[in-house]
Amino acid sequence: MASMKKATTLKLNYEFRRVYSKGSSGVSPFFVVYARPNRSCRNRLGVTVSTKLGKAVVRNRIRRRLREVYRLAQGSMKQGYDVVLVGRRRALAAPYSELERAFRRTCETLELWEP
RNA sequence: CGAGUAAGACAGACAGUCGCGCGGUCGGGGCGAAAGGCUCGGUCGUGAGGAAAGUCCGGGCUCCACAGGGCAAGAAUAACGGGUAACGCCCGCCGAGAGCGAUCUCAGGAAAAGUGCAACAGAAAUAGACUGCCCCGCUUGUCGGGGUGAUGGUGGAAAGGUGCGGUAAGAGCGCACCCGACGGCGUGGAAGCGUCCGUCGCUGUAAACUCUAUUCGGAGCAACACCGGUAUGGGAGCAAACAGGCUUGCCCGGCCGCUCCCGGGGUGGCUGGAUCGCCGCGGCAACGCGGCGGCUAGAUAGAUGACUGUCAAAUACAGAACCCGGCUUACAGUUUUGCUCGCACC
RNA sequence: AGCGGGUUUGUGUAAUGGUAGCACACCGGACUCUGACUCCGUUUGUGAGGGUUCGAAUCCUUCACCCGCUG
Repeated sequence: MASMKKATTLKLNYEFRRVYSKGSSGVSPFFVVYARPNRSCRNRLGVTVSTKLGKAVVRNRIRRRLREVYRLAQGSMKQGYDVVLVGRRRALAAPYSELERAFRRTCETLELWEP
């Protein structure tokens, strides 16, 4: 199981911008997934939660749930990708199992899921 | 028991599995002469609030200016006394208002320094005279001169109020009671209060200008200090690695996205402080003094999450970003104490 | 994080503390065989709460929302 330390996260604006413009995307009611191959052998995650979704507490909660979904699913994903999760409002109140199922289905359409 | 009022407390807990920030410690890897720091993992400790929010006030801290303070301008505040580092905050008290009451609310100085404004209505808006009432004059009538503010209606406000006397009619013109202002006396630390005495009867508005008193230099941790000395750094737009440019003309090989703008990066500052808890003393209180004990976040794209179980239920408002003291606003539910009113019983 | 500005019918915009106005739009009517144009008329209102004042869009205050600036 890979860790969630700093080296495995996207930070800078140009990294996000590159994933948005060059990567492939998949949509679910709770979030949007962008993915793009990078040159390393491990995955990197970036999470975007816009100010439009709510105040600080709401944004923090959406971001933490999305990271938890990614963390638990990471072991069964293909490696070597930059992944960006964009939160949507319904990720706040949805049951956690729904989020997990939606993430798995979206990754399968993007061919990120390790068979 | 019900209704109310004031002051507080808590802000899900526990267990298990996985996971995150910071600090300590142990071990592995590799750099280095060493000191040291980098990376990976284990383990232990610790990890958001009563409002962390809004950014409405006041400070600390840092830099700039002045280094002697003052004036002007501008801004803020406003009964009185106290508390505080300071405040526009808090406490006490006075006055006014609301409530049966406990209690609550109030930008609550000066309108007799001056200026301004008061629409419409109304005769009249801070001063004159529509209808009335009364007197006088004669040309006797839709007349002229004078007195009056008691009457009518208007207005938020009409020249202290009520009654009696008085008068041609009237009027604080006089008297009694009441209301208010100022001065004296008494009382209180002061604002103030008073069945006392004297003088007087003055529209409202200063959250209109203004006057009086007091306070205020400016910017803000993205402040500031240190390290280091251009790494093809950061931002925006465009393009998409198959193209194009540079390296001597060509090939091989090597290097590089293009244009514009900016000047960057790291570390410290960073959390031990007008600190918190308990006890004692002083004070009506806010608060102060002393003793003992504790150290309870410090991130830098930004750490608290997920699942399961139990507790009746628990997703209330809401997330630290240099730090404090207040104010304001949001808030499910649980709970403590004092007091008031009503009903019943003893 | 620190600052600055704003909010008036559906839209754009006026208004000394004293009846909230104008243009376009909507709706209704007239004109027309019908529609457009044109003419006439009606409705729709000061972001929310509290205060000062006789009286508040305006003055004061507490909030909400929107826009902009620095980085």
